[in-house]
Amino acid sequence: MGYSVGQVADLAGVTIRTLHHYDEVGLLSPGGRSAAGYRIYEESDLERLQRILFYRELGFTLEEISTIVDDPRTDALGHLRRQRGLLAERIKRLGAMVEAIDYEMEARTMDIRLTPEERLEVFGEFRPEDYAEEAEQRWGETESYKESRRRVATYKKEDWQRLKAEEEEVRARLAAAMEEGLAPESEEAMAAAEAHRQHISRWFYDCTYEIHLGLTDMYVGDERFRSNYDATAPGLARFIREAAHANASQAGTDR
Amino acid sequence: MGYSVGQVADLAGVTIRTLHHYDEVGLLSPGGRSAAGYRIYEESDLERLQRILFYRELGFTLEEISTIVDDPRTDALGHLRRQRGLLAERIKRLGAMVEAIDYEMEARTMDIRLTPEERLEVFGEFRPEDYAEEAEQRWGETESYKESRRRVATYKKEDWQRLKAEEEEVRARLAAAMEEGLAPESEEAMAAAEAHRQHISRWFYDCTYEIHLGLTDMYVGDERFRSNYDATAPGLARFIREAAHANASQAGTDR
DNA sequence: TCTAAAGCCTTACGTTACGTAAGGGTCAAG
DNA sequence: CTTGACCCTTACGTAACGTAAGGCTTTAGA
Repeated sequence: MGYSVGQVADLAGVTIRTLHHYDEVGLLSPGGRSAAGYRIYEESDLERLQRILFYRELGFTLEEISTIVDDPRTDALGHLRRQRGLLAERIKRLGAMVEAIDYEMEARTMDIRLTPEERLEVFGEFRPEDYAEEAEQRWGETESYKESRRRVATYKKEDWQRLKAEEEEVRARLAAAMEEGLAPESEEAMAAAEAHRQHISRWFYDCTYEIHLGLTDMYVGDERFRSNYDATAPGLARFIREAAHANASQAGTDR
Repeated sequence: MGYSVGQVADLAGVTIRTLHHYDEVGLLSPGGRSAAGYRIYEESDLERLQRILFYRELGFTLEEISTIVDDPRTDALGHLRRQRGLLAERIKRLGAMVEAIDYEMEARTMDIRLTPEERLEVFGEFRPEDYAEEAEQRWGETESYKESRRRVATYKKEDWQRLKAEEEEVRARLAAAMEEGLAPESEEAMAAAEAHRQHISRWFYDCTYEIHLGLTDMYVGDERFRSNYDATAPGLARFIREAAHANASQAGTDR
């Protein structure tokens, strides 16, 4: 036999009031009532509820949801497919936001001031395409990030100074290697690139080799980052990038 | 000169009314007013707005947001770190939902009926840990999925029958290989595993090698899937899994 | 068998985060 | 100097529940 409101509420993680509301507006009416008027939900009701909650989580209004779940052209499999597609879009958007944050963190390290236009860009239009490929590489590290976040949880102003000092040190080390005429593939350059990667990991987030590649690619691709590095020494942005690539592929091969 | 409401609204992708509202409740009051009483937003206001929108997107109430953004203990970098952490959690949750969908799609192919409890589980408690590692592998394919979805957009009941027939064929092929005493690493077994992977890709979503590994791992790990396969031939679940692994590592090495 | 806690009912007003006019100034361009 | 685009405040409307209030029902235990 069926489920009571309270049971359904517990199962689905919603309040009783919510179920009452869905009944009121006709979005989800229980299959039957007991003699005393208690709502009795059947399996099919729960199936419907699951769909409702799914679409709700994705930000649809109840009105939209009712047209979606009542659409006779969409069967169970169709719903699953649609839901999967919507989730993919949503994840993509959040990935773009992570991107934007990483970007700003980096900009901050180097005293590059972002204009409000740039900072608000991610909210403006929905252009999921833009960040797609690059973002994809980075979502992988959301897991390990949490741990690294705990490590760097509590530093303030003086730490900020040390951060800056360390960044300049790393940068100087790379510049020195370049000005000595060393190749990006040289031991010194790769070691400096590795120091750079660890610098990011220590102060910001767990910077994997893959992320490091994306980051240094940006140093070259983004005008402002490039000019900032090239101000220290012309060609430095590209040098860092290549050293990072060499370092990553070495790390990739010798395990 | 600063920005007018309309300009800010356009930049941030919100309505003017929203900005008025934020002004009303004291969440975001523009830095100044013109002689005629027009709101004039400064850069710092836009920075604040960006934070507000960020936390809003993540589901905080305006009240919560005002305590978050006004917290004097949190500086700019602190916000970035926090935002990144929140995004990571959110992505993890969506990943769990994708997991649940894939799981149900698979169950459906094999006529395994899920109980409502199982189907609602993902909404019940927030246990992001559970799905974490496995989900992580799968998010990667959100990109390619969209394309594959277009391909398989419009099939119905008779297709469903063909799907079932094809699934049984693939399964029979694997069972045959196993009963002939062939190793999972044999050409035949790997070819059958590859056929299985392509079957999933054709009917459901773009099944990469990595996803295929996760899927076949589940065939062994999940009681109901395992017993379903083992009903065809004892040990088949494990055989499929190993053939899939062999197939994936071969595909990985010969490019 | 009685009772108290736990669960359910309906009715109804409150709340959040805006949407949607209405009525009326402001400003740059033609 | 007027017209269209933009801004103001005031105020009621709405969606999706939250939060009682007042009153039956059911069930575990004395």
